[in-house]
Amino acid sequence: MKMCILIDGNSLLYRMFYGIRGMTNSKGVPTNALYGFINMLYKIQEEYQPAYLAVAFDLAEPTFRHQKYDAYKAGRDKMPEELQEQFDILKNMLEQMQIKILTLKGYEADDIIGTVSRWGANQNINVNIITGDRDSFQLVSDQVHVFYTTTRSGNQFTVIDPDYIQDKYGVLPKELIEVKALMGDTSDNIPGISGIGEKTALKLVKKYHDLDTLYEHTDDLKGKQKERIISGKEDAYQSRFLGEINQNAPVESSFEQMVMKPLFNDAVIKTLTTLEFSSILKKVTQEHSNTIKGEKNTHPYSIISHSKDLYFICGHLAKESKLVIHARETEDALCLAFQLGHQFYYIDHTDLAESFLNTLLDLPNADDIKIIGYNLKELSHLFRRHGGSLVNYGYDVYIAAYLLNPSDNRYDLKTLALRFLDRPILGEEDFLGKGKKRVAWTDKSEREIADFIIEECAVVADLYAILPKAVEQMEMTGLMNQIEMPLIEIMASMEYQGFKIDLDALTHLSKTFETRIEDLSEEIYEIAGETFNINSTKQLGTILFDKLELPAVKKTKTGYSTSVDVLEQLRPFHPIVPDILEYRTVSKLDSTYGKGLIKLVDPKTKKVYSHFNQTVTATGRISSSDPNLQNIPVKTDLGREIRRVFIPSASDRLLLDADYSQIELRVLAHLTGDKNLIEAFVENQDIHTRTASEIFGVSMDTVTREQRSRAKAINFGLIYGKQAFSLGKELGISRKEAQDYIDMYFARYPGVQKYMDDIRVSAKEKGYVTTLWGRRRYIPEIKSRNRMVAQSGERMALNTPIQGSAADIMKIAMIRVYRRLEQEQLNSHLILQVHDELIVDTDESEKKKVMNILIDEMEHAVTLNVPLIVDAHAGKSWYELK
DNA sequence: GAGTTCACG
DNA sequence: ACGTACGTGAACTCA
Repeated sequence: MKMCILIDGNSLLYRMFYGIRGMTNSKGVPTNALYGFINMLYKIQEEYQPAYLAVAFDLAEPTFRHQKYDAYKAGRDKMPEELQEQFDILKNMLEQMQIKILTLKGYEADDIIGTVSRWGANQNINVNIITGDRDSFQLVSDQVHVFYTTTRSGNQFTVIDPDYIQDKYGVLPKELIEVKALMGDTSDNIPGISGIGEKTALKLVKKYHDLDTLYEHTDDLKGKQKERIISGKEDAYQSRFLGEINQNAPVESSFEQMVMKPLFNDAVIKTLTTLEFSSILKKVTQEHSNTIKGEKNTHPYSIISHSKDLYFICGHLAKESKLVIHARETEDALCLAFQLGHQFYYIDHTDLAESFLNTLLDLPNADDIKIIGYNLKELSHLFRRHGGSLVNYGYDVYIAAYLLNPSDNRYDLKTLALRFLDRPILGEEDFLGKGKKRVAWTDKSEREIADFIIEECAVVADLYAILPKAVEQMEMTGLMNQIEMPLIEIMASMEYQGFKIDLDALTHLSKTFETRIEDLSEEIYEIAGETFNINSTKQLGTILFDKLELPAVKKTKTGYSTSVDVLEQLRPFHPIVPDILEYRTVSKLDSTYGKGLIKLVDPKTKKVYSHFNQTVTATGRISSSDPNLQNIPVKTDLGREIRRVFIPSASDRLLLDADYSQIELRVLAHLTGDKNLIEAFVENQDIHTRTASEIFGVSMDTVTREQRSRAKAINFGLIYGKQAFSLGKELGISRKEAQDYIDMYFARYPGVQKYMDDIRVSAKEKGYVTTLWGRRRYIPEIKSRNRMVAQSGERMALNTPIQGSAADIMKIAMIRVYRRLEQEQLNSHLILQVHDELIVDTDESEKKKVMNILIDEMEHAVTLNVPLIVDAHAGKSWYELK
C-alpha cells in the first residue's frame, strides 16, 4: 500500500523553535527551527520513502471556528520575529523541494490534514501525520497513524495507532473529540465544562461514548458533578464543535499533486549551504555525489603523457601572468593539474610533473607568473620535495575563504565548492572512502584520479574568479595581499626548518618523569587503599568524594569536578590530594611534552617539524600543531625544564628570541585613544604600576607589590571583558570591591570605557568587528536572546580587535624580519612564532646583527600612537632565552 | 566523538 | 535564578 505523509507545518516549526535553542548561522540568521525541520524531512526521505508528501499550514486569517466563537485561540502571542524569518525561509525551501504546500482560507492545518486523511482511507493509501499536537489523535484509524514528536528537538517520533489510544486513554480515537468537549483545551482557549478534567472526562466517555448519550443519562449522575454537567451543556457542545477536526474541508488538491520527488536537489543544497547546515549537507551530498559519480566530468581536459607535448604547452607559459595549479601526492606519484587559458591539463607521470615544475622555474618570466592555488603552503612543500621552488605566491583561495569568515572550521575544497559555487563535488573521503573502507590511490585508475584532480583544479580556478571580489567587497584586499599572502612562504619555511631537539636529554627527562609517576601512583594507591586509574576523572571522583568523603565543591555535566582549583581547595583535608596534584602535573608533562614529544622527533634530523596553520583561529592568530610548539611549559620550574631540550640546529649556532612587551595593552591604548593610557606607554612606564597608581590614587613610587599585582589582574581582565564577580574571586576580594576597582579604572581611563561601549553597539549593529588591518570576525552570538550567549558575544567583540590587531602586527613583523634575513643573505632562520614572540635559529657570528634586525623590524613593523617595545635574548637552548 | 583537564599567549 | 575571561591544541577516558 502506498504511503502519504502529511506534516503539520506550524505545529512542528513551533515545537522545534522552542526545543532547539540558540542556533544561528555565522551571519546571525536564526536557524534552530529550520534545522529541526530539515533534519526531519531528511529522516522521512531516508526511513519511509513515502509516495506522497505534503505540508499543511494555518493561515493568519480567522477560521470558521473564530466566527462561531470569538475567544477561540485567544491570548496567543504573535509569532516571534526569529521564527517568522525561518517560516519564510522554510516556505521557499519547500518550494525548492517541490513539496506540496496546503493552506485553506477559513480552515486550520488540522482540517486540511483531516480531510486528506479521509481521502487516503477512501483510496487505499496509508496516511501518516507528523505533528507535535495531540489534537490529531482523533483522526487515528487502521489506515491513519500519527507520528507524534516527543523529543525536544522533535525528530524522534512515537507512532500513534488505535491500540496506542486504547492503551493510553481507553477510548476510541474518535471519542477523543468528546473527551476534549468535556475537559476543554487551555492552549486553544476551548472552555470545556469547568470543573471537569481529563480523569472525569475519560471516565464519562468510556461509559457513554458521546455527549448525546451522556445527556440522555444525566439522571445516573449525582451531586456537584451532575450540576456541572447539566449547566455546562452549552459549553460542552460548543467545545465539541471547536475541537472536532473538519474532515470535509474544501481542499483543492489531490494525491497526484503530492508525489514526492528527491528532496535535496542543487537548489536546496545551495540554501543549506547559506544556512550552514554542515551536518545535513554532509549526509545529503554524500548521496548526491553517489548519483553524480557516473556523470562525465564537466571540464574537458588534455592529458600530457609525453615530454614533447609538455614542451609545446610550456611554450605558451612564457606569455602568461597567472597559472592555476592543483597537485596531489599519492602513495607513489605526483599528480598535477593546471589551467592555461580555458583549457585544463593533467600530467600523469611523476617525472613529467617534475620537469614541468623545473621548466616553470626556468622560464624567463618565472617571477611574473602568479601561482593560483588552494593551500599554497602545501604546494610550496610539494615543489620543494620535487626539486622545484614556488616563486610567486599569487593567490590562495584557501586563505581567502578563511578571511571571508574566520569562524568556520572547514575550508576543504568540497565545502568551498558548495558554499561559493553551489557545486557538489567529490571530497577525498568520497573518492577513497574513509576509515576501514578507505582504499589507496593506487587502487584507482589513472582516469579516475585525473578526473578527480581536474575537478578540484576547476574548482580552484572558479573560486579564484569570485573570491578576490568578495574579499575586496569586505575591504580585506590589503590584508590579503600585504599580510596573509606574503606570510604563506614564511610559514612554509618555518615548517621546513623545524626545531632541533636534544633527544638524549629529552629521553632522560621523560624517564625521570616516569619514575616519579610510578612512585606517586604507588603512594596514591596505598592511601586510597585500592588501585584505580588516576587519569580517569570519574574513578578519581569516586575515590575522593565517595570513598574518602571529601567535600565536593564543583560539579561538571557528568559528575564531580576534579580540576586544579577544586583539588587546591581540598589540599589541607587529605594527604592524597597533594600527591594527586603532583601526579597530574608530572603526567601531563610526560604524556604531552616528554614521551609525547619524543614520538614526533625525526630520528634522522633530530628535529620536530610543527605544522603552522593560517586558517584556524577566529581572531587572526596562527596556530601550531603536531607538535604544538606554542604551548611548551614555562610557568613552573619543573615544566620549564622541557625548554632545555630545544636547542640550536648545530653546535656553532644559537637561538634568538624577541618578544613584544605588553603588545595587547599597547594595542588597547592605540584603539581606544585614551590619553592617560597612551601617556603611560609614551613615557615607557611600567603599565601595571601606572594603573595601580591611577586606581588606588597613590603616586607611582608608593605603589605596593599587592597593589601592582591587583592592577595587573585588572589590566588583563579588561582585555577579555572580565566581570567584577570573577575579578573578585581571582583577587580574593568582594565583588563590590572588585566593582569599585573596575569603576575607578574606567574613571581614570575614560577612553577605554567609551571604546568598550562603542564596540558593543557597533558589533550588534553590523554583526561583526574588525582589527586595525580590517580583518573581520562575525559575532552572531551578540544578538542572542540567551543572555549568557549574548554576553559571551560581547566579550568576543571586545577582545577580537585587540587580540586580532596584535596578531596583524606580528604577521607584518614576521614578513619584515624574513625579508631582511633574506636580503642580507644571513644564515639565520625564523623557526617559531608564539603570538608575541619570534624565535630565530642563527649562526653565532650573526648574533648581534640578527638581534638588531629582530628588534628593529618588530618595533617598526607598524606605527601606532604608542611605541612598540621588543626585548631580545640569545642562548644555547630555549630555556636560556629569558 | 564528547567531555574533562591542562599546557601556552 | 543563572553564571561569570579571550584565543588555541593534546592527552586521556568513556560511551
